Amino acid sequence: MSNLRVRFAPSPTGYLHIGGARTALFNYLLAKKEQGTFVLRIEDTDVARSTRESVDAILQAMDWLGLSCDEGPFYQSERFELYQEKIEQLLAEGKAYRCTCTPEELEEKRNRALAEGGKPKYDGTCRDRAAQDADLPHVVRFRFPQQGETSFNDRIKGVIRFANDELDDLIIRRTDGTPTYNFVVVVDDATMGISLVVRGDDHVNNTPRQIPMYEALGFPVPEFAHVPMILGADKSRLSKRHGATSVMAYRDLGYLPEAMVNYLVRLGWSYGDEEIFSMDELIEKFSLENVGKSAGVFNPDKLLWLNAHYIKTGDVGRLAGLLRGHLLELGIDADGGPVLEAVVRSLQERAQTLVEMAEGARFYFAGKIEYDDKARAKCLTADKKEPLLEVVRHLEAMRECTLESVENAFAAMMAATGLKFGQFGPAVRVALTGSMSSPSNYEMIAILGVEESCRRIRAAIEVLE
RNA sequence: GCGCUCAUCGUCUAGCCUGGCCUAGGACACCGGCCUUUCACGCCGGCGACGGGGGUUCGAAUCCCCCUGGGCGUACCA
Repeated sequence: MSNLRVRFAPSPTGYLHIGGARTALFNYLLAKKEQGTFVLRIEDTDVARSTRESVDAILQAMDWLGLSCDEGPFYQSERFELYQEKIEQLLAEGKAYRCTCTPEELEEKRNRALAEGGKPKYDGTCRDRAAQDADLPHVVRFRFPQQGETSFNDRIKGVIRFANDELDDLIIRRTDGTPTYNFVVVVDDATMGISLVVRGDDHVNNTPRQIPMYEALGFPVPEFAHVPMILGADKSRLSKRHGATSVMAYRDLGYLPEAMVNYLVRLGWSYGDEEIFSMDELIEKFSLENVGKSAGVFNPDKLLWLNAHYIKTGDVGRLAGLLRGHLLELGIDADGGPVLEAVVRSLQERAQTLVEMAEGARFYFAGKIEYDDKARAKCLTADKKEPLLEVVRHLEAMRECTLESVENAFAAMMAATGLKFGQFGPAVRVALTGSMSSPSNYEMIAILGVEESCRRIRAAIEVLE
């Protein structure tokens, strides 16, 4: 075990999205690589917006991606006592103060400052007033240093400095008594012993507000690594209108978790020219040094390509299990049909997602083939009757039905009759599947079996035009 | 507005720190060809970028400055 302690701290106000998943992944990889500890913390201080469903969705998504935590999940909503204690401590030490300005007054001051070209920060009305009556409605503000500067050496972005007079005394406890994000994140990261905070770029600006609080509380300041944002195709922040942003939506779309992990890690990180990484390789090769500084655009095409790669190379048994679920979604019960593993093998190289595979597998389980109009008109013509009957004859003469025996049967038929593939092949394909594109005839027949294959061919003969 | 930050093919990126090996490499997408019993897979090839302007230097994608553009923040959200 090393001393490295990292954490992923999502707020449960929705599903785990692409950006959050990547942050979680980076943290996970770092922890595994250094044999450190990966802590999961649920940031639910905003009681109104946090939901149990979101927590479950996030946990489920992390589980799907294989990002197991070593500690947690911890819930901030269960730690209010600790936060209260720390706030009282700051109050007692004069490092925080009660403020009775109303939201309306603040809003008004902000607007005025902005209109006059000034900074919309808190003007410090209550800062220097004598201690405010604790019985009056009030918030608690952290007394932020107004001189000097706050800086930190970001592990990804390098040194970042802020002039302290840019920041104001932020609210750490609301009127309703609940603590706010910027404060609890400090208390939690400190008390949970987090040594490296890896989080989204959007928190860079929060960092200089948090550092003085670590110091005021007497905590050591952790290291920070801010990972760049993920943008949509138009370079604006990734959102629903750019397509699915929920990680779990991709599972339902037929994506494999390893494809998602592989895609996510390469968005912002690279390792020479390598594109394909297993989780184990990532644990070995991932490092913050190779994380880029600039925001990246989410590219669904590349994710799709990776998914196709993992489907092509995936374990057939596992894929069959997953395919079963997707077939069910299409109303197809795989039981009683052809061996699913064989079905997967025949479709592995032609499906980019499991949903595509399920759709491509439809014909295997169809009782009655629905012919594509064009395919039927082109391939199921009257002159195919004799060739198709020959096919049936030769297939039924086989002793066993394997890929090899089917191939031999066709070879024998062609030798005996002089028929060329074009005279029966396309027709067989349409008879078997209803369409002009499919796995190879031989393979399909081997999978469907002689009886079913011949039944389909005979049915096609009935409808020749 | 102000603050922080980023900037290589359409996209993800290598190269940048330690200038010359860069007529800028790889991947996705796209286009063409090959393979082929269809569709795919695969293979081969093509298209395609250092945002602009100033410097520094014998030499800059690489160093410096300015401009422009993008992102983030500026909440009693996280």
